[in-house]
Amino acid sequence: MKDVATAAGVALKTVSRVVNGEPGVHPATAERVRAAIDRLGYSRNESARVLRRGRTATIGLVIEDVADPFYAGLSRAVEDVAIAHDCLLLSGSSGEEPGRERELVETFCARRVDGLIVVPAGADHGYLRPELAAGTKVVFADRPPGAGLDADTVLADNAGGAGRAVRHLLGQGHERVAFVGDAPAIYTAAERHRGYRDALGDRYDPRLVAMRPPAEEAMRADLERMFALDRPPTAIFTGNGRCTVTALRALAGRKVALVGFDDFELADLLRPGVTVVAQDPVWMGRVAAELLFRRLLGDEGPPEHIRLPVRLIPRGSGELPP
Amino acid sequence: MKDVATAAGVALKTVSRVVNGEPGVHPATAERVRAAIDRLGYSRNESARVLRRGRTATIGLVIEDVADPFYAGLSRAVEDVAIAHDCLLLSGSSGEEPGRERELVETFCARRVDGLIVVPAGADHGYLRPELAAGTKVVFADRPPGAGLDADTVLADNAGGAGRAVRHLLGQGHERVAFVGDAPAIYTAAERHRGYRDALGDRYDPRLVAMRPPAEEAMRADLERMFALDRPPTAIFTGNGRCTVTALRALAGRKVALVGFDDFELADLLRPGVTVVAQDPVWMGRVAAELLFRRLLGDEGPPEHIRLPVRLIPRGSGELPP
DNA sequence: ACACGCCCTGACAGCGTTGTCCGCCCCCGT
DNA sequence: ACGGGGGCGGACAACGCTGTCAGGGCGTGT
Repeated sequence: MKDVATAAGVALKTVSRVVNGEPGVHPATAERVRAAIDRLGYSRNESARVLRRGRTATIGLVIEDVADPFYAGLSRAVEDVAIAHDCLLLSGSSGEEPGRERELVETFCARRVDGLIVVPAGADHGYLRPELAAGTKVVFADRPPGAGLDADTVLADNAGGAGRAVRHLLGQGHERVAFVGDAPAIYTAAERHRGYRDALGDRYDPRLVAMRPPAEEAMRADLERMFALDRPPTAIFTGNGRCTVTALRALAGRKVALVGFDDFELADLLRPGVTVVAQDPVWMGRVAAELLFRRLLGDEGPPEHIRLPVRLIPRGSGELPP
Repeated sequence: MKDVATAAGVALKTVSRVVNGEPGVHPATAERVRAAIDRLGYSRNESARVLRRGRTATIGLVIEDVADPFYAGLSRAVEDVAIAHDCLLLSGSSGEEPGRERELVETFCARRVDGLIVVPAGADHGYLRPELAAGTKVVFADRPPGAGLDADTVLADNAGGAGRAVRHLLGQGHERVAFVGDAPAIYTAAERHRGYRDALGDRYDPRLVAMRPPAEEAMRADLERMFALDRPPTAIFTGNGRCTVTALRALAGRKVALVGFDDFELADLLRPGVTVVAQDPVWMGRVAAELLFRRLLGDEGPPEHIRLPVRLIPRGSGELPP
């Protein structure tokens, strides 16, 4: 910038004014400055600007895995909202490891992101207190923060959606509905299991429940065990997109009704089409990001807890008779 | 940091030394400093550090759309390599708009990213020359930069893979193989078309070619037009994952052989399974990122042009007879 | 006991920008 | 012709950190 000033024969500050479109610069001077900028290929150093102004115009996003379609959609939505607010996005995948989540959050904070959107992997977010106290705004998406922290959250109606799925299957005459979900330590998995159990009432049978990270072999074994029971399941409710896909592979054509939580591409092209309880990752991302920017713009209201509805999409697999 | 120094009763510089693990600090002093840091919840301001040191430990990634599984996979791979080098990732989606691509690149450069990985949307990258001259390292992935810029590139064997797909279909006895690809302005679409044409030789018939952004209705019309020909196609080669999925919908069960470029989840669960020419987005991301970090670590060799092989995965749809 | 050297600590400048404040010049009104 | 005010341009400090260099205290060798 100093070079530009010299080249244009003006003071440093005048260049700064031109670059920032501040008023009070003679058009001819401004033109001369712009010419010098072009000639020298100058571009403002944002780091210095950030240091001086205190705002980074950057938000951080911590998700579980960008490669997962659900988080990819959420990611894109957050990015779009950020761009609309002239903000850049630093993102990182926690890979479901609490340590990694914390590292990412702390690194983002050290870079002084203006705000954070976090899909928690861990259950303890006490480490965030100093940051929150320092004014960093944080919105939790998809899962709430660990106990004791009352912060903005945007969640899907997990238990409600699970109940909806189970009642849909019961409505088709199924008496034995299994649940195949992710590890119970994961909030969404636990919530969906709760919704499942509540909807079943006294028809709930723990032998029809399998909860673990979705891997084909393990799931196949779980399913075999269930099908070997006296009264085997005639329908399955799967707890998330990955579980649904893994279950479809593990079932290998076995005739059984199925409703999955999470929509996924091609669900309509399979035969039968896969009935799902769909949540909208793009919507979730947008809502979380918009809430964050409201906070950044000064909204100091009490923490909000937004619950996004889900919807059942019948496509065939959930309408198979017992 | 000043506060920490005051609290610990030491000089600013000593705190700096402790924070950076520099030698030459008495253990007891270091301990006192660390205690003060904890007490005050201090975390180093990276912006100031960057300003002083000139390295941001951040790389930028410009892709077409994070929500596309191909780029999501690439994205995750780049992120993993970046993390391994203690770097953070700024990412943005160009949405196939050259203007947006340029904006993102320039914004990233203004933030002084150490390096960039770009999936070009535009055809002219002259605007990058000043940045390259300023020492920013850039690696192009998936598509090469516009003419006249010789830079590091990591591409898939697009034409080769397309030829492979077409020869596979010809080998099954098909004489009339259609091509349904994305807009010809997109490098990968053009290359795959080239591979398709070359493999067909004098069997090439422009009436069997449809190239445009994949949308179900338009594609259905294109296909209908082809099927209404005297000698309709008995096989289709689709130019990318999106085209494959759209074509599967548009075909609506019509019995025709199909090979798609790009693998996608559930391709094996459809009936028939979808034969694809698979490229590996994770591999591409990793290779591009590793090349970038080699450059950042001082490798000044001539630009590299890496071409990743693809592989044909037969699953049924490409083995249907004419 | 003295000088020398080592280990630790601290003062200071400067990275590139922006906010504040000051001063110049010119135009206008009286 | 002179004074005032507005429109421009410029000097300076500060943002938080790190690299350089200098200094102080203590142990060691002679």
